[in-house]
Amino acid sequence: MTRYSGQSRMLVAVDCIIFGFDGEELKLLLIKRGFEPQKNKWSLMGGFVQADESFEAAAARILNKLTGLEGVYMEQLFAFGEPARDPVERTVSITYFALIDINQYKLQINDEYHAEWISLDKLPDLIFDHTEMVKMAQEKLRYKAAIHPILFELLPLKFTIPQLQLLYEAVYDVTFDKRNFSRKVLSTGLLIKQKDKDRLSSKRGAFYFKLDKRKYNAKFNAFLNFVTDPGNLR
Amino acid sequence: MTRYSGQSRMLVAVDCIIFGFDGEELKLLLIKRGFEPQKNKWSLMGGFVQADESFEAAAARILNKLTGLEGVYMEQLFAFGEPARDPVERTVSITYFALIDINQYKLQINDEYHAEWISLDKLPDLIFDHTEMVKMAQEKLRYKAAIHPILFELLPLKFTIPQLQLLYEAVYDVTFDKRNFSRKVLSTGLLIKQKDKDRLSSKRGAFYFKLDKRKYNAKFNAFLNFVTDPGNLR
DNA sequence: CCAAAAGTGTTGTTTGTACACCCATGT
DNA sequence: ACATGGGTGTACAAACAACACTTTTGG
Repeated sequence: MTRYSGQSRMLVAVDCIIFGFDGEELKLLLIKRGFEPQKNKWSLMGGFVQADESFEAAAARILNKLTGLEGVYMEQLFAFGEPARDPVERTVSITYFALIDINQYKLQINDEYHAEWISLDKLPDLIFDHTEMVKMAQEKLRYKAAIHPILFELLPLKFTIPQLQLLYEAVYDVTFDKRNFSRKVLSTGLLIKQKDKDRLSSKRGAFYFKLDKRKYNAKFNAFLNFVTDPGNLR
Repeated sequence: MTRYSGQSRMLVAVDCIIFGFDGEELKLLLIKRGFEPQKNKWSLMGGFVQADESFEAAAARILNKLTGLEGVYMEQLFAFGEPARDPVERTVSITYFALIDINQYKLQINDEYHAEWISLDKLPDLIFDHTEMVKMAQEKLRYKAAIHPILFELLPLKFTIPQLQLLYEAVYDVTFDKRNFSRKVLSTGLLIKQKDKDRLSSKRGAFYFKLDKRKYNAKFNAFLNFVTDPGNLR
């Protein structure tokens, strides 16, 4: 037996929802689509999965082509497959969302794709079902970040607690009491205080912290006790 | 433009991880694969996505073909796409997990597929990457059920609190204190006490409860402790 | 010396956990 | 009358939320 007979085959694409945080707002890295249909419309960065390529490899390749980055946090979001989602021909899209430190990719915008960081509050219309993808990614980010310490992926290696708080406030569009916030974050034991301070955003300066990678990996599934015990209903 | 050129097209399948609960154990509905390769090996129920069919429609069709049921709780789990996951030719699998009331499909096992309910503790080897799919589904079920009241989908319309507790204990493989469990469950306000009792499993009999559908829907996405959502009913 | 952001402590409230007894009924 | 599972109450511990003042330093 060499093939399954009588079945239709489809194109499979990967699209990347790429988040960044500039210290004030959550942003998405979008491109201007380079080919028809919908050429020059805003779009997620994407590409077709090659014959011999896994989804993860395709997603990493596509992200790397745009940003030059490797080892970025990525996670499969959802498979979109409405028959008519791409008007040209049936194309399935496996979406991945990525969290990157915006400082690692800020200026060297790849001219080939006319990429830009665009605030989530001011999203333009996107092609096809990409707006839906973004919306789902944002929901998943909120959902997941409430339980797992993934937002650190959006920050530089060294960051301050006020920066971290601004990030959480941007993600959830709320404000937190700084005393409670810092106590809660420090109580996880995931942060290692540095000797130096960030002196840019205040006169007094705020101490830098680094993630404790070991505890990060160990605690990934039990961060802020947002899921307490498995028997926790409600 | 009628097609994208120079790209490879792939088969797209849907595989269903179907959970049921018999009052004691969590079970999966598995079939014996009816065609080569791996004919007669244990497998998830699956099928190819048709040219004109969405993933959800395909999943519902496949589940219905096996069980005859409609309106079942289903949720996309993950897209599996390793290039060699199916040795015949490249096939992408979009997996769905389903939660069904086992009593609605207990005896009328569809002979065509040689389906059986098999305890998760005694899983046989499955074809291809289906074991990995099951493992991921079980993790997701635990994860999600800790936050959302989805396990009710595994119970009949009327159920008792001891039954519900047995279900949670089976899902998480732990035991709970019945006093704390019942207080916690009742405090959600999701349960409506019925006038009649289940008299099968004890002499005294246990009151039946029904889900309050309205609150269920309202609360489904209101998750916990982080952003104290004003709309979050307690 | 003062504006602006960092940092820290206490208290009351809520939620969670551990634990023991009485109840209703079929046999 | 007793064995079996159903149902409830209480007390202690942990987590959370609300809230105000002092510190540092660049201008």
